[in-house]
Amino acid sequence: MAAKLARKPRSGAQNPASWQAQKSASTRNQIVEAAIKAFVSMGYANTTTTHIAEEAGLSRGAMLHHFPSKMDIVKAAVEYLHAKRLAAFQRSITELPPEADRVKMAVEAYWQHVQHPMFVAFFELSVAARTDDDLKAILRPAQKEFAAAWYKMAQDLFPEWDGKQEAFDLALDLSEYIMEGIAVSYMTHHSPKRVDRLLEYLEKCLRELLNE
Amino acid sequence: MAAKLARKPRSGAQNPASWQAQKSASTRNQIVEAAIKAFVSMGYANTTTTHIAEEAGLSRGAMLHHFPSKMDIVKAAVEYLHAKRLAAFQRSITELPPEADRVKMAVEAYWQHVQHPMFVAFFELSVAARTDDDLKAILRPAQKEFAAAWYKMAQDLFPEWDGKQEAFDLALDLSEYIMEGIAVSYMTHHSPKRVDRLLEYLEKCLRELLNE
DNA sequence: TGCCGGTTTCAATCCGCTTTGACTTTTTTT
DNA sequence: AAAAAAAGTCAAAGCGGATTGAAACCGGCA
Repeated sequence: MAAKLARKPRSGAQNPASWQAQKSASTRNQIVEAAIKAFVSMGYANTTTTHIAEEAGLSRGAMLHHFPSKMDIVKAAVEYLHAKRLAAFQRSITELPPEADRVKMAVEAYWQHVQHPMFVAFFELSVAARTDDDLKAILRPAQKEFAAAWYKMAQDLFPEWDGKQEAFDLALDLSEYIMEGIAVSYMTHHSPKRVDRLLEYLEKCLRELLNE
Repeated sequence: MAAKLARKPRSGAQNPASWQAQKSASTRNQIVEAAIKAFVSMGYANTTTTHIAEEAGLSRGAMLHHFPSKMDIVKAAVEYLHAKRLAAFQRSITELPPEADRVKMAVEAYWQHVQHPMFVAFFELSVAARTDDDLKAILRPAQKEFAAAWYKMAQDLFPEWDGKQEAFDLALDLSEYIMEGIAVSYMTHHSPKRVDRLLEYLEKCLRELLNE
């Protein structure tokens, strides 16, 4: 991510104003990524601005210049996560060959997704938001938007379910809750149960729902 | 200490030592319940000893007499939760009439369970434990024990699945992850999707797994 | 080419607030 | 009167946020 473009005046090759803006944006990105990393590694509640600054390789004062308060960092992190999650999903789906076993692929893609650190970060924020109204106000819109985009993506991926709204919704809910339930269980209790068998079973259910 | 318990047969009918012990136990209970309530209402991370003391109706100093440190309260709370959850489960299952639709009842019982504040409290602790080794050390044994007891309870409730280990495990995993996935979703995103339909579908799956 | 005014970036320090747990005092019980 | 329980007090530590001042960088000008 934007590898260190510190001090490179470069005799006039660059647009003057945009160079600083670019560096600033790069720094902001570093900060946001450091924050997300901290959420994953030490939990949202234990993440201090000092930690984030250290992780980002900045001084606290420098960071406070880019983000006046902690909540500003969180807000940026939420937007960043939101964009990245959506993009990752889109990618893993649009890359599928049209003749692929889309049920299997979709299940695998989702499974990969909920195992990704970004999902852990979002989960940390979600849990914290339950008892933090400020955070909730930031997170809710992003969640809603994500859910809507996800739904639309699923519709595009499985156009043949177009006339079966009920079965489609059920299949989506089923997938979502099973996946997230396992993922959460993995994160917290860390009980690696018979996941493969369960995912296979989910696939079977989805196919049945499709063919009914 | 106080090697000699000079037994003074007081005119009162009460055992002298046990009375204080009883009062002390009652106070400890109040504190633990206040702590759990606080975990639910403001989250584990935001729960301070001051909050707990206020909720319990004690002074902080008084509380610190019963539990020297915060972790001691947490430890007691975990044990309390563990015992209560198991007991509640046991009750809701042993109360079933033998000719009842046990699949339906079991699903409903679990659904009730994951909606209970006690599950929320345990969830809060679980999430916090992911990034808190002290808490993890306290919570893990209780979780393991709970899982084992739950499994045994399910075996007793469905003896006819005795010879179908694989299907039985799959059914249990499926139930657990779906339920907890929905419950977590309820807590965090608060998206009351088509839960009833999903639970009905889960029932259908369980019956199929049974009859295969 | 090389120096200058203004702006952006960053480091260090300080302040106010909260939480914690040890310590001290008061009240109750036996 | 003695012991236990409860209540009150307090200092240390950690947090977030503000301030101050320095360093680096830009375009411009000789």
